[in-house]
Amino acid sequence: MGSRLTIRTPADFVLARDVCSYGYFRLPPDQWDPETQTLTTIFDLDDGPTRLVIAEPEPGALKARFDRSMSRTEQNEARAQIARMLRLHETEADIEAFHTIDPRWKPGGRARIFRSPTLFQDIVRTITSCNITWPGTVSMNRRLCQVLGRKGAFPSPKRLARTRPGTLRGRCRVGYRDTRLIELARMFARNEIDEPWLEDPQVPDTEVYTHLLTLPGVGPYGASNILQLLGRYSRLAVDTETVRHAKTVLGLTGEDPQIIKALQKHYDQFGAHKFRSYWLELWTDYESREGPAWTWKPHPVPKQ
DNA sequence: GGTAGACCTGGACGC
DNA sequence: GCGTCCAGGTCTACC
Repeated sequence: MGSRLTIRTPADFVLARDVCSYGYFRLPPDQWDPETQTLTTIFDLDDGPTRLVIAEPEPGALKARFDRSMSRTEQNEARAQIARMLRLHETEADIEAFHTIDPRWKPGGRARIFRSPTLFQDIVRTITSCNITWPGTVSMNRRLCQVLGRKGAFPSPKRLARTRPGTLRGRCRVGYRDTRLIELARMFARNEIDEPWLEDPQVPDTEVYTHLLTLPGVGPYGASNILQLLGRYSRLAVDTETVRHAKTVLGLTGEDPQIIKALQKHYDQFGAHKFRSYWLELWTDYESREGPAWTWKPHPVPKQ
């Protein structure tokens, strides 16, 4: 008999909307089931990996069902990871502040952007989304979980830190990212990444951004994206999709550097929330073409 | 400070 | 089936 947890959520929280708000909800080991409207994932906890299913049978509370029993310590660990993924710490006041500056999202209640259960996983996912198309990102993350993760969980920093570059390159197909991912994992394994400092609201975003740029495999796009994953929305993560959005949706014209300048100016009106405004615009554009994200089927698993 | 080219994978395309 | 081309950010060398 596995453990079950009940997790209270802020009044404005909606599982389907708030999970299916960023591409990571489709990256292994995470999987959204559009039929049952549940999120399945695998956590690698102190006493080993566990598969869990998160459902929202009624507003205001989530039910998490695990495939094994867990100690009280592990239950607390799992609660913290679920809260991180779903950004449950963002209060109604936080959301209201965003909706005041950008009222377009108030009627639908959108604001929370899905992320990973750990910062390490968020950074690896960011690095594996750089310089590659989305199917490649999905493939790399699937292989990382299959090859290195315990029972399909996302690999821990310790496990990745002691992996050989040849294994990462040959079996996980991460290419030139191999040594950068291993070095990053070593930094986490040696506790050289000061997460409380990165999340401290007293620390300015620019300082955190400058620090993130020093991490292996992290450049301007990656650092900006990790900032938003840390809950700091004051900077745009500009990639080719951003430029495409600027041209096709916002109607900006000119050479790419000019477009990016105009884009930054356009989103200045949203101040500390500019990434959220940008991202929800982009996401809404995807949904206008593909349908609501909570109806999207999981990516098919390719035959080996 | 700005720029060019290498780094890899996987998909599209032509033969 | 094979070869070629291209897209995608980061990093380093060079000016």
